[in-house]
Amino acid sequence: MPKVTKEYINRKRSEILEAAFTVFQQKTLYEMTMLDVIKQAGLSKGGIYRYFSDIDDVIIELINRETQKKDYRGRIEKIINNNNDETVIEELLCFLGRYINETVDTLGKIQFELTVLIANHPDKAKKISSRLTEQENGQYLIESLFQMIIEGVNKGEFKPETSLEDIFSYIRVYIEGVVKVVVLEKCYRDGQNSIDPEKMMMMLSRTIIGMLKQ
Amino acid sequence: MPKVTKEYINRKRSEILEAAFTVFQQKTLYEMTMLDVIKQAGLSKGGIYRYFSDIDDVIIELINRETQKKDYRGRIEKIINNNNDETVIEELLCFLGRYINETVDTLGKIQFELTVLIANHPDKAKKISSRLTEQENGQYLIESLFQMIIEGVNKGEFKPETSLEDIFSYIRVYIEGVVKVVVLEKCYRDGQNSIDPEKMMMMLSRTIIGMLKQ
Amino acid sequence: MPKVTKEYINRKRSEILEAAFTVFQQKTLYEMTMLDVIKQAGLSKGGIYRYFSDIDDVIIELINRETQKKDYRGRIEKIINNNNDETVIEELLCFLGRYINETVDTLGKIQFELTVLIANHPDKAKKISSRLTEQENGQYLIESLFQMIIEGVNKGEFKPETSLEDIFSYIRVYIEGVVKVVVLEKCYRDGQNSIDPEKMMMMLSRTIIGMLKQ
Amino acid sequence: MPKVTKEYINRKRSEILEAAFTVFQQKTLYEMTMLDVIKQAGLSKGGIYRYFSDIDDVIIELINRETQKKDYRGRIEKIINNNNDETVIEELLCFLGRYINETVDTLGKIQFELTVLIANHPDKAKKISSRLTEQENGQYLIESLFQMIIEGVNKGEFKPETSLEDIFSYIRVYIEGVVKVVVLEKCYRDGQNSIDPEKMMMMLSRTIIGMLKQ
DNA sequence: TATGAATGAGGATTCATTCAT
DNA sequence: AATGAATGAATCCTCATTCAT
Repeated sequence: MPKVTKEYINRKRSEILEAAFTVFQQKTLYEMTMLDVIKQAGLSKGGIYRYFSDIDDVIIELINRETQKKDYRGRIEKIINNNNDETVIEELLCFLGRYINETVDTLGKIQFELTVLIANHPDKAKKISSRLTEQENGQYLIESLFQMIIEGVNKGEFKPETSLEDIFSYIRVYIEGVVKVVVLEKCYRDGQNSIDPEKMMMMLSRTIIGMLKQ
Repeated sequence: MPKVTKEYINRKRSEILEAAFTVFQQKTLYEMTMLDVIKQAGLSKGGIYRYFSDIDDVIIELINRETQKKDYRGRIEKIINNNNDETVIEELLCFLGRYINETVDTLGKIQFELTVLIANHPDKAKKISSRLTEQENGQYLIESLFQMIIEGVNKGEFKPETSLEDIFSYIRVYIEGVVKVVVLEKCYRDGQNSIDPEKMMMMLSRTIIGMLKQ
Repeated sequence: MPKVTKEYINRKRSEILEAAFTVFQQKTLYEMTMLDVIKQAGLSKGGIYRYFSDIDDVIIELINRETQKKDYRGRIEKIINNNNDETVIEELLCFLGRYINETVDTLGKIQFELTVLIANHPDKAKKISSRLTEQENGQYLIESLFQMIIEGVNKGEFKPETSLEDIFSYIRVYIEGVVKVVVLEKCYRDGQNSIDPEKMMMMLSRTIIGMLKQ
Repeated sequence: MPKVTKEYINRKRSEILEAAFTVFQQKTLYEMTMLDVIKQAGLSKGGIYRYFSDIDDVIIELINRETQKKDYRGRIEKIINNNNDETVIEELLCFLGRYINETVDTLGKIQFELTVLIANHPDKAKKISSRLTEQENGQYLIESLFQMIIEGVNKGEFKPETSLEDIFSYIRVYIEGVVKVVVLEKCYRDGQNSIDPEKMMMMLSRTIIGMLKQ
């Protein structure tokens, strides 16, 4: 029988991830080194390798943990259920704005830097993506939103002139832009908040409804 | 080799930048090392230091060169002069779409990674920014666009209900999003072109005109 | 290797210093490089940095070690206690002669080259000086000698016509000369011993006593 | 026929040596690099090699030039001729004191650093020594002094109890000490003149006469 | 299991010297 | 004769990772 319980291992992994998170607040994902984590965690140099095979492993788990931490799925579903097709778009995007605002330091920064990391290491990309356990709430929200719109169209409530595909692209692109700008402003520059994600999302909401309602 | 013409030096620098560019196509700006460039350029280890003092120097010149290569300023001005306030927005954004499409591989990737580089190294940021000679065409176009809109408002042709500040933020955010998504798709993934920047810009154009014209 | 005893570390450091010493016998203090020591010690390139942060660190410890190795302080004090004012000068200087003779290869060479190193690098000078733990025996002896002379004068046993300051300068200068000449002969030339430091010190002794006794 | 006159070559060499001298005032002999001299002289990198084969060559010529510049030989001879055996020792050493004082910045520094240079590179030692054209005045003075003493002994004016060999060693050692201390104080430290070479030589003079006269 | 010593690859940079022009 | 570009050896240093204990 193993001397060390599953519990022990999990606790240890958790401690290491906590340390990794601290490092992440001072460095970018792709600048983080094993040594950084080791030092922060107060581990021995070789010790970490029993829990994580390399820095990517640490990063993946870090992302998974942070993603799981904030589970807004319930709230998203509540919004969807409590609104009709007309107001749900506004409510969802408004919620997304708040969500971005709240999680920019963690998920926003992660998403942004993960993009960079993946972008430059196609080999790592697969490895990483395949091991992300949870869909990020934002992604979930967007998927839901798209679903709502499709249903609205099917029900005849929306009669967009533009193709849905293009509208979806529009939404995606805009949201990517908001996240990028907010991350840059909040995480890297000196906190000069020139952009309010909630307001930005409200504006998007109006545009989209305009597109759908004609 | 003896006294050598200015031309020779320039050619050599140019060759090195060419090599650096090749490296840049396989790595990020912040992953590029002197050694990468040396190897790619087929130089001796010490040789490069006659032309560039360090990797930042290489990067700066690389950016400047790529920026200068594509000078669309004349065309931007032509668009501005040949259009009335109504059509200029559409024309400019349409042109921006084409511009993004044409320059993602270089300027897009550079802009994207430079953001990251600067974001994470405030010390380098100053050094680099201060030596960038040209304003990037996209920035120039956007500034011009904003100027046109302000003039349109002053002339009473546009009567936006939303504040100009918010509209500008909307535009900026959207464009950032387009660039980001296109860069990711074209530069890092396997060329699956799901998004057409020109079409995306056309959509933005319609939205903006809607906001301004009420 | 795992957790290792303090002893192991000390032994390792000691081995490295031993290697550094071997290098020192073939090079000057200021010509010694990390690589020299690494090669001589049979270490891997990165390995040495666990024990010494840079070459200065090595040099400092080397000096401290060599200085501590030869602790004649007890013998110096015995000489002082077992002699009257008259004979102590002769005994001390005679001992200094022997001391110089015995330690030229190490302390003499070190002292000589340290002088050069410090003289030319005021920045390093502070760093190094501040970490030298022991006063070199020779310095200690000289200080003691001066003290004896001062006491002899106070007790009225010595009545020098020349000022003490000048006599001390005379002694200092002469000893510097002896060290220099002996170091040059023993360490750098092919061992042609034309000068015997003991005899030279005996001569100094007679001169000094002459100056003091009038 | 050569396009370039002997004169031209000499002038050029002279200019280079002038530059080397400037460098020497800021660095030690053994720290001087070809590049230092090249930069100071405003030469092209390869150009210097037509005039000097390497840095040692430069150094040797620099020393020769500086040695020749100060030719006190005449004055030394005048002292010898104008004094009897008794006063000549005092006069010569007194003059040596002044000489050291005057030339410490150049010849003193050179002598000191040459010692170090030679000391550590026995291979260079021969090469250098064999090419020094002039005996340095100090050496000449000392040789003359020894000659005077020998003659004085032969004439029966001096009756030393100590062997001449030892007395000569004593003198040599003392003078080496004075030069060393003065160079260190004047050239490397902040000019705190605690030692006056003339006074130190006067003291030596008295000692020596004491040894010879009994 | 844990430790941390050891390894060695990788990157930056400087400088003496050669040699084509 | 002069130039200065090119070379490559030498040095310093950091880090991920392995593995003996």
